[in-house]
Amino acid sequence: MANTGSAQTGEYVAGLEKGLAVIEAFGARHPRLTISEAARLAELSRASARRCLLTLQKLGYAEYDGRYFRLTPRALRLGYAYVMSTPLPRVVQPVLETLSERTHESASVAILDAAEIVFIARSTTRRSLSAGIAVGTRLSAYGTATGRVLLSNLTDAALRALIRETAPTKLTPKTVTDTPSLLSEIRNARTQGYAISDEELELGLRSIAVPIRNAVGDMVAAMSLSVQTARMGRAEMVEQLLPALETARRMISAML
Amino acid sequence: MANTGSAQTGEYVAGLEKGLAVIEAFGARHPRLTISEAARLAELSRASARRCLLTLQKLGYAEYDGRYFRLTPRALRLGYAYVMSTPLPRVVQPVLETLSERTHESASVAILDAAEIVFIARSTTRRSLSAGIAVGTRLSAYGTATGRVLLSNLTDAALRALIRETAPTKLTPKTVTDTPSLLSEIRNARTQGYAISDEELELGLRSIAVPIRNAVGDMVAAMSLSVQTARMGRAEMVEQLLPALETARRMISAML
DNA sequence: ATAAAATGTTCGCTATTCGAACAAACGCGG
DNA sequence: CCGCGTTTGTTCGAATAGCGAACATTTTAT
Repeated sequence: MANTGSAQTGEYVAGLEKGLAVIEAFGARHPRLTISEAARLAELSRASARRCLLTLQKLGYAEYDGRYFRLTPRALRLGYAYVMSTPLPRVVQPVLETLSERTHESASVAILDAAEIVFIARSTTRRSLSAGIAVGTRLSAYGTATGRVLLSNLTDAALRALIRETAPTKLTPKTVTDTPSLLSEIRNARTQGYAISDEELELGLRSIAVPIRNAVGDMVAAMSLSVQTARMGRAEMVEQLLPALETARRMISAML
Repeated sequence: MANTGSAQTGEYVAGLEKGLAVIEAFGARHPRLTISEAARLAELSRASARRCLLTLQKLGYAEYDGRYFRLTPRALRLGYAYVMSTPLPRVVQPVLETLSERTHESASVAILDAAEIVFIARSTTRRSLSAGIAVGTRLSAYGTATGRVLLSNLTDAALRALIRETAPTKLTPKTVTDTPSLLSEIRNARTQGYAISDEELELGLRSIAVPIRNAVGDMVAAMSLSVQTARMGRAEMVEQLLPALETARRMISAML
């Protein structure tokens, strides 16, 4: 088989690549997979997919009922190997709770993974909008305040490539999707230090986000507050919520 | 190399096993790893560990600074392949928020992974104890109410084996660690449908948990409320919080 | 500065993993 | 219900990916 991953022979494990592709084939649309389905989604031969699935089953990451494979909770260890190796979720959680309680709005922290943001911590109050967003939820970066902040950390060249690959579509009639406007929004985030998404993700939802930086100044996450548009205007949100976010992010940066 | 995982040849991918062992070697104690450290923790040769780490780097799951490897946010996809393939976190989050707000206590849902519980959803109020527990946090099952509920789903034989392997130690002076007492607590959870941990995980912390079952009656998670011992006695907790938990778990079961 | 220990890298060899071919199961039309 | 085509799952001879012992390099200790 062709050596797909390394310029030099002997520095790559093709079976690992295939197995990880099979794991990633599982998801909301595919909570369970047959051998053929896994092969198709992971772009492997059925024989390869079968060996990977049987290996995952032997190791306890998947279970098999004779036809379908499902991932088991042990698979959480793989994702949480990352989470556990960074202090961020534990550090930010209490700060988010304070922030959410004080502002009476939903507070979140997310990181960038390719063209998506992934929520790693969240706090809501009873009156605030949960919107079914839980830790682990992924959203396209381009339509969210958080995503724009995170994307502002990329070079323009990387941004252009990502936008091209993503081919943004309108999530609401207000979603900005054309490249020059998106680049402009992201550049604004870069210069003013915060970003806003105004009903671009969901009608009635307005968000503001700021970057979270570590001790050496690298952006490691973004933190946001979200409000219902009926409760707060855009200017008010900047005036009232941005200071709270900046206080919170200073607390967090001090702990990283 | 010995075929370690399958009775028949040709049904196992040793490289996948090794790569997953390397991923799991990362964690709170090991946020970054050298080739030798990864080899030692994953019980592999340095050459094997090196190939796995380079493969993870090529695929975007890890980064390398010339000496140390670190996992990247892409590794989250592996854990969330499981989370995304089960609706539980999204379903329970709003219910937990209501439960937490109504009872003024911390509410959590966790699942069992071997001898540990993993928190998959959580809600706290300002007045409640956060205790640094975020989604993804793992605790030994034996010392927690949630763990006892989840363990009650195992057979006595499986329980004995697990307790033997775990070799429970006292987390506080009140932690139950001897096997007959532990088995008794877990059997109580089985018969009465709830479990309590009374300052066994942490002095000053008292918890009560109930099982969450799916439509066919299989236990899929456990949900708990935690209080400060100064605020509520054990009997009061059963009287006041158990009904709220049972209402919440019926709501959840109706959605699964 | 030197030696020992630890860590990282190489490459000949062989056992693992490949996928084409075959076997088994399923679905559909008559 | 049967036959045929399609889809899915399994096998095994062959090719090569991945192995680890040996070596190279770096780090640590004296």
